[in-house]
Amino acid sequence: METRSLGLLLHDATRAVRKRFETRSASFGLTSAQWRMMVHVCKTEGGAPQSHFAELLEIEPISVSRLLDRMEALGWVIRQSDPNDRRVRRVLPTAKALEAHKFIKTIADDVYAEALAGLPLDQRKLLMDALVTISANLAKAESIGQKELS
Amino acid sequence: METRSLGLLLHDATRAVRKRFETRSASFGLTSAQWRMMVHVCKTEGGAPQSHFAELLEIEPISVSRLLDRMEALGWVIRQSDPNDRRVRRVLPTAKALEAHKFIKTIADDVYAEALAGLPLDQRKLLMDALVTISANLAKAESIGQKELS
DNA sequence: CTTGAAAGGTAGCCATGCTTATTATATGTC
DNA sequence: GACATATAATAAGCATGGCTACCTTTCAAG
Repeated sequence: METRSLGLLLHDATRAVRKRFETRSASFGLTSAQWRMMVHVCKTEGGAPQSHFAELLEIEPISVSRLLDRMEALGWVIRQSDPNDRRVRRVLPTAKALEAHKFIKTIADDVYAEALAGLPLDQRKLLMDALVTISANLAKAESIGQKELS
Repeated sequence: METRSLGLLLHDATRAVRKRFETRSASFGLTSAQWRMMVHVCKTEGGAPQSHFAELLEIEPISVSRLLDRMEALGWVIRQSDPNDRRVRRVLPTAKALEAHKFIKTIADDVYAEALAGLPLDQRKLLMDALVTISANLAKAESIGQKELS
């Protein structure tokens, strides 16, 4: 009996969480990428440059730019130029975003509770730790590969 | 101290595995979606209709169609019409694909070993089981939501 | 002060995968 | 046999996110 590979299991579980979240939050019309962005934008008082969110979300600056284009068009964020550094466009949540944020957090917690149903607390902790280990192991492996090029 | 949420941890670990695989298999020029497809195509003797792979990969038929467009252009698969059912286009691996398949499997195993380094066997099993549980829990939750519409 | 590197942001192009809609073929029911 | 239904594949259009290339602005070294 062949077990499904780690890659497929991760892929499936991630997609299931994303899909479930999008179903539950359909009334807000948010995608999961927009939701991840919104969580960070709502946390930063006074706004932050787009590059800040690229680091937090670990995606490329251009992806942040495009994501914020759509979110600005949908009224979730505003972008204003920074008087101290004219390269920067500071990102701020709208009132609509701050309002929705409370509900979205509740939905996210619900989805995680649904996902982890039947798993004892100690196994939940082992799962989270294992996921962190995987990310760390592979990040290290990738960075070593970088060094070999020099 | 706030722990990162389950959704983010899954998202990160999945992306790390995908990225690492694409780095390691760069010489083949395969994306991880193409690799998943190729594994299944190489397993099916005598070929199979595209719809078969849509079920296996749990993606929409249209996504299979586009994916195979690119893989056919790159010489990984061929599609031939089925004499028994003229709606069907049977998908077959090329010799190049069968050859690469052996190496790709080794790379995948390597990546999984890298990812799970430092995790004892019992924790690996708990991780895999937990991922299956998550997918199953959320699939059940989604299907219940469907029923409520009737 | 000038010059060159670094940083913030964007444009074009591509891969993946979704939703909705369309075409062609098969198949079951009357 | 005729018609409704189901199935296989594709098309159009969108969101996400990657890569390379580019422009503007800042900042540090000389």
